[in-house]
Amino acid sequence: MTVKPAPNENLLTPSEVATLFRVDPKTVTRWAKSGKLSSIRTLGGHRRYLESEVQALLSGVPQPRHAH
Amino acid sequence: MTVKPAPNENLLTPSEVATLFRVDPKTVTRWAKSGKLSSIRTLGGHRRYLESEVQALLSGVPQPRHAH
DNA sequence: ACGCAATTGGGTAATTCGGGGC
DNA sequence: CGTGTCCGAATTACCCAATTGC
Repeated sequence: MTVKPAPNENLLTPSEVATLFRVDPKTVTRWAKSGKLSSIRTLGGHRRYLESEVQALLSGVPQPRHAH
Repeated sequence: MTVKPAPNENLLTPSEVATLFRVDPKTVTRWAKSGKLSSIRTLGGHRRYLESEVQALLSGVPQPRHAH
């Protein structure tokens, strides 16, 4: 059987991420804008976030960041 | 090597596309109506979408647009 | 021919976007 | 510097009944 790289990533809406972090959805948008959080865009421009990334951040797992 | 456009393309149903973008199937229909997403029609009027186009859009790759 | 999930269409709430200011 | 809030405009989600797919 083929080893599938799981192209199917669960996505979260801005409000869902905001609820998880207990912040305003606008704040989540700022995180995305500043590159702290990666995001997918709908064809209408609305953002969707990777559940795995959000979960990792919630778990306190440091995300890969640019060495500075 | 030549870049060959695949003649027979895998087709996705509205709900499948909706799941990939984390939106409502009706929203995908709206994208098709507005020309943001190309679609094939069944003989009964139901829409089918090109998997390659959907994947490209998910990847953030801008689709080739018709020059006018 | 029948059943059932999915899709279609319209209409109306709820979110989200972007910018600006505190 | 980061966050919450206000605003208008745009996008998306949920409601219905009828049609289509398999």
